[in-house]
Amino acid sequence: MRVSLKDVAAHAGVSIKTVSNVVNNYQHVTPAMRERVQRSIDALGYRPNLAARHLRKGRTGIIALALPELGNPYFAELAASVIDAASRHDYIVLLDHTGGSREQELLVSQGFRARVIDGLILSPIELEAEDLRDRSEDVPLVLLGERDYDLPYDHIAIDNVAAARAAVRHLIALGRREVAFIGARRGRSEPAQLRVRGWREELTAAGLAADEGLVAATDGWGHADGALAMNHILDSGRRPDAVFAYNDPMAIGAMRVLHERGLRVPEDIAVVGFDDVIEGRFGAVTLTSVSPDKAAIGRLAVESVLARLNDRAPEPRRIRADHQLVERESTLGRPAGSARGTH
Amino acid sequence: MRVSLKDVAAHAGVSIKTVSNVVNNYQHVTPAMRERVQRSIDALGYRPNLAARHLRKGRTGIIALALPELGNPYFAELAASVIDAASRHDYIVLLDHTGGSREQELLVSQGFRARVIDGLILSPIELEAEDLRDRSEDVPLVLLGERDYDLPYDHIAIDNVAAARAAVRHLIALGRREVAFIGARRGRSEPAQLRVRGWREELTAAGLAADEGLVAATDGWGHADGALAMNHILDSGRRPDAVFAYNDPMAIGAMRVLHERGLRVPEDIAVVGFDDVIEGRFGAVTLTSVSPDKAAIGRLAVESVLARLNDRAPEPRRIRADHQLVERESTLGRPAGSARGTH
DNA sequence: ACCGGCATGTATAACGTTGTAAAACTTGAG
DNA sequence: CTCAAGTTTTACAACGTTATACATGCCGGT
Repeated sequence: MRVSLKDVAAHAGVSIKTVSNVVNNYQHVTPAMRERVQRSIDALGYRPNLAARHLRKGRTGIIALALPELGNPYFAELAASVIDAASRHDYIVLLDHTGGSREQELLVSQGFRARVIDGLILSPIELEAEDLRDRSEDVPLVLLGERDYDLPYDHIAIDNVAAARAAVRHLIALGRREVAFIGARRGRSEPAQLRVRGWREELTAAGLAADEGLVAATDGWGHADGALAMNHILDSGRRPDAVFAYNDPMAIGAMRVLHERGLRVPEDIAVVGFDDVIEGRFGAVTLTSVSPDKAAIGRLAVESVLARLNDRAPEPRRIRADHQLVERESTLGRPAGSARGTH
Repeated sequence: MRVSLKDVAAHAGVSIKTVSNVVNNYQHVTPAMRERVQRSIDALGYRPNLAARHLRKGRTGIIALALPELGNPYFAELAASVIDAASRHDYIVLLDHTGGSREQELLVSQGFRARVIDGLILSPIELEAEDLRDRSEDVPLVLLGERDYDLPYDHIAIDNVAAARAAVRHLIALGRREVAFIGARRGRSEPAQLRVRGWREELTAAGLAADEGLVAATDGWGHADGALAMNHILDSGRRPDAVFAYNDPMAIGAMRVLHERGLRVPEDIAVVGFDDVIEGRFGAVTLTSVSPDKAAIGRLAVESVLARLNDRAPEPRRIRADHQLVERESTLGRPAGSARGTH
């Protein structure tokens, strides 16, 4: 049988509220009383019932994190960082995956299945601004990731355009002239918008052609999609000397195809990915990648949600997390030159 | 403002309990009444308050899943499968990661969030049988993974010994004679026990030496640990013709080291992993691996917890999930012979 | 007509906690 | 000694839900 405040109160010969005061470290309790009540608490092994507390306070102590998929290690690591950040604030994380489908994202943003959560962190892929505009829920929402909406919600992301430009700039500096982009997803929405824009801007700034024929649309964003896109580009007769992929799994899928077709990385084609996933550091050719500060993103997301929950909520803000380009073997050296080195 | 049963009742002109009956699909409600109430529910956008329901029923509708780490894609995929299975039963999953440390695993198993969850699925790494033996919590616990305790809890896993034997048998059939094992973790506990045993048994059965000098202990179970272990073996002057790794990331880490040292896979050294992670299908050399039925494991875990929750709990059972060996390039062909092919 | 039985709906009391307001104590000044 | 002011403790009412027990309405069989 579970013991409640009532039991402890009876045991200590005081009122329920006094016990509650002790449990909650209420200011005005005499040391003697505190001592006495604490003794009863220990004797009976009392533990507060969170459900009752939540009901009373209107808070559950749970925030939801909705990600496209866990299979992608970037999201897995991000989830880990959110869980850690939340637990530092005594919050618990409920994890959901949307598969990146608009329906699921809509469902989640509209408040899930039950009224369980105090706040929501969502990383949308296909969701449109209009879907969020008439959101009726009153639980705070914080957005993550590359999609950039002009909406009154906090949004935490790295500077995707700048990051993409840095990646392309790096390729250009290596003497690459035809840079393909893999992963501008098909469909009405354009998740990869910002990274494509960075690609385009940097090429243009360097006086090179931003050849839209070198942008390969995909259906998903996994290894297989990257492989498909790479095959598509090569089958079309194009022979770029560099590839910039929307994320690491796609870059790795593309590298596999290059390997199968006897093209060398980086000698024939240099490759840059995005997200700096651990996997990229252990392939036969290690992968140059844009590395977002995942720990910071998780921390900032949790802090934003909690701030908004506690009404210390300023204007909706766009918060920038740091990123850096990590250079590895897949972009080592100039085209057709020879390259050596390790990660 | 949040809407409660009371608001709906007022709107529909019925009692609170009637609304509750509709929400809970209580048997004896006339279709007309159900229709009318449902209309009010929709109109007001009512959603049940979990805290109140929990307080009343003593159930939360939440189960916790505690995994060593999310970064490992095997666990990420497993988590996805548990989440899906749970949602089919209207259950929500709370995700925790233990880092595989005994303290964290102990903490989780002792139910530090006991008051929030109805059940717990735990995949232990370092936890000892004695840690679980005097577990006082009354929330149902289901164990996952390779550790095999003789305790009154449901345990869901593939047949690790048989799977390991199949992997080693495959290597032997290819003419390999010196098979190293990577990943028998250091410390008092022995997480890799079963897989090492399978390795040992199969070698012995084939009349080969199960040379313990070819077993490389590691501190962790990631890419870097696999690389370290591989380096350790080669530095010791040994030159096995095959490697069986505790999991895919370690196998991939090992392959990276082989690549750096100019050893060819599979010509010089064949490699087999465990878990069949997506990453293994896209390296320069695709990875042969033992593939556990992750979907089944997730489903069975959820069903076991819920069964025990609903008192339909038979004797604690050991439940076997399926597995199969998926052969890819890393074990293609006989030693020093030539190999070609694709995944 | 009446009554037992069943299907349907309702009022009320929990579940365990905390906020509010008021009661019961202290304390110190006059 | 008394009383005001402050400190400590208490009683009680929520929070939103479901279980219980009861009230109603309806049916068919006497």
